[in-house]
Amino acid sequence: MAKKISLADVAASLGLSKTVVSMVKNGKADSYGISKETQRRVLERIDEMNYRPNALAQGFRTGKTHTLGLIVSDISNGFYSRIARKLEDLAWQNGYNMVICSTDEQVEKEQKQIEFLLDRQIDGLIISSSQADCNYANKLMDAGVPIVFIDRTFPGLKSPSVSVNNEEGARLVALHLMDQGCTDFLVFANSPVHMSSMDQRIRGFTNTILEAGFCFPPNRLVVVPFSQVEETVRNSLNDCWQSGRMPDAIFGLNNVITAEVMNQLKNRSISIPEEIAVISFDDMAFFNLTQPSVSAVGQPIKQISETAFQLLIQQMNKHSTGEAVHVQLPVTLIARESSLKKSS
Amino acid sequence: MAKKISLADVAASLGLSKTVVSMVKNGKADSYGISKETQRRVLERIDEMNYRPNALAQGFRTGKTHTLGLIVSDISNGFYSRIARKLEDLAWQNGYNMVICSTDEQVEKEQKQIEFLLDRQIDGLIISSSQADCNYANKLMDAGVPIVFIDRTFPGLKSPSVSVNNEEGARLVALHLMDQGCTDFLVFANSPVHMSSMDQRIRGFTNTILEAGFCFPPNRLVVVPFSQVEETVRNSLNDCWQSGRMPDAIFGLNNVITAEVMNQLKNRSISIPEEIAVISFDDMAFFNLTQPSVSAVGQPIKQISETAFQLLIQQMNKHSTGEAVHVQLPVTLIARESSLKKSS
DNA sequence: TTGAAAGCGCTAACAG
DNA sequence: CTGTTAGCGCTTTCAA
Repeated sequence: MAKKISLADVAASLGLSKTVVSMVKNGKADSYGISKETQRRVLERIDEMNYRPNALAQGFRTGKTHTLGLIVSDISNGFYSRIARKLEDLAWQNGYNMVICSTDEQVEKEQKQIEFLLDRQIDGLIISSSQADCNYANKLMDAGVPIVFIDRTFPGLKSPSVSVNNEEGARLVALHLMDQGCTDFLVFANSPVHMSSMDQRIRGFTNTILEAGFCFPPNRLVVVPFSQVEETVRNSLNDCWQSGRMPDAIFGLNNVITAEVMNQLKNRSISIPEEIAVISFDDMAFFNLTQPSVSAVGQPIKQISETAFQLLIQQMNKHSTGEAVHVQLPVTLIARESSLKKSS
Repeated sequence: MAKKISLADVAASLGLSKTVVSMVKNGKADSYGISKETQRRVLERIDEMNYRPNALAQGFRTGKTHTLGLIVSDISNGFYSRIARKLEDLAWQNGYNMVICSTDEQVEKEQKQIEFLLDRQIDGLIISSSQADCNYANKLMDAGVPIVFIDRTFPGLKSPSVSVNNEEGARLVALHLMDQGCTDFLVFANSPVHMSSMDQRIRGFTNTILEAGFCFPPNRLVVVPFSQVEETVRNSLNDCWQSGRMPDAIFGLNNVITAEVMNQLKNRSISIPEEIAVISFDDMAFFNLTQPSVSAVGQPIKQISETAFQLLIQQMNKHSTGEAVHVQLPVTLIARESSLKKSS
């Protein structure tokens, strides 16, 4: 590797001190009263020598790395990859890089990743956490780590969070399905169900149908382990089949699960929505391409990302973080073919 | 922020020198002959004080950051997000973090991102580059940056690369479509077409049909700008319609474009494959869920990622990089409903 | 078996 | 207007 040029090299080649070069480079020349002529010479030489500051040394010295961390359960999940993309754009526009980590919903892995990132002195962290409560989260907050929680939040959380109105979204789904004449519901949640997103979706849905006088026995809520989506959905449908009680509506609590449900119903030649209506939390572009197209609760990806980024920047700027803001964004029900039993 | 504990703090609290603590921490205690007793005390205290080394300082000192860079055109594209996920896993298993950047196929942005990453002293780089030739790439190689090119490669490239047999994949598509009785082909490539992936797919396809005696006028190759997929596809289909010459087969050269083609044909109520057969380069899970299901050339994501990672590690270990390896992995044609005109 | 000290490249008081 | 200097936290040579 061709020896890297350091600030000292530039300074030496000009017969100036590192200070001057540093100041010029960082745009502080004027405020320190460096002569225009010197500035010009320095800038010119920096260019000539193709000098690039060592960001590591800079970060080491200043404590700022201009790097942000993003932790999600799975970056290959379309929902998170779209959020990641939005955040990455915002970060880039603001001179930041983004380190992305996938947890597979494993609490331990998540903690290790957080520590790993903190060791690297990242300036801030955006996280979709799988933790069971806010203890660990609040420890981070107390330690002064700028952090924003997305997608999932916790009661008692001291850090800001951005999530959507899961309960309302699930309520809309319940109302919609009942409106379509459905009476026997099967819900697939992804584990761990202690996550606020899941918990709220489950509650919003069950409360609504219970209030309407329908029953919802425990075995109608299937918890799908992160890495066993296919098996779990298959077994569950088999169970229903064997017990002679297929549902007339299935609610998939995230896009991956719903896609798998569609896949398996298709394999079994079960007609959707006639025999079973299907609806998803999380909308995906391809839900519009399937046959039938898949109804879904859409989340405002752009807003989620922008809000989270803004909240993070705020925290990074002023150390004094007062009351934590908990933003809850609205969702929209997109009724497509998979849930429309009646031609309305 | 509670004051961070440094190595010096640990050393001081034990009345030992930083040297000893450092050695123990890094597992070099035995080879330096530190007594077992001291080792125990140090380890214990490190734990007690909850000491975490500052990775920035470490990296600054050693030149190793244990961070890798990944540059792709768009992390929210399922193809790249799956590769990213695989690479991230491999990185994590080996004690590395991964910084991900999206270029939107913009050469300038790509170069800036590379420089940004190099400034940060990343240990290695995996890149799906949009460059027109290998000049810039080889400069990096000459500068000693461990780097592996994926997805796209260049003639004359000095760095290792991992790509797939695009030409063969496209040839299979051509043969398949002709076998289905198609005679009038429309190809959507994404720009810039100088990219090896696009170039090879185009060549593989056109050569095969030309050899078979079909013609392929220039206007049957539509170049789709990265950020104008929808408009371009729409306009192109409109043109065909108006000129009274709709194709009987469409080949989408990546998954995003093909999805959009499916979407628009569906909107126009054109029957697939009867009126127009559709096939894609890049397979996606949801291609199996659409109606009709979408035929595609599948790429071995896992192998691509693993090979690239391995090649990168190799480079990072031994500075002497001899001949560059150019791995070309096989692809498979997955014929689904969208391209099967004959019931075979 | 352990310690002292130099130095990675940079920034920021402080001095002139 | 510009230079000197100290030091961020860590590793590593050399010395004891």
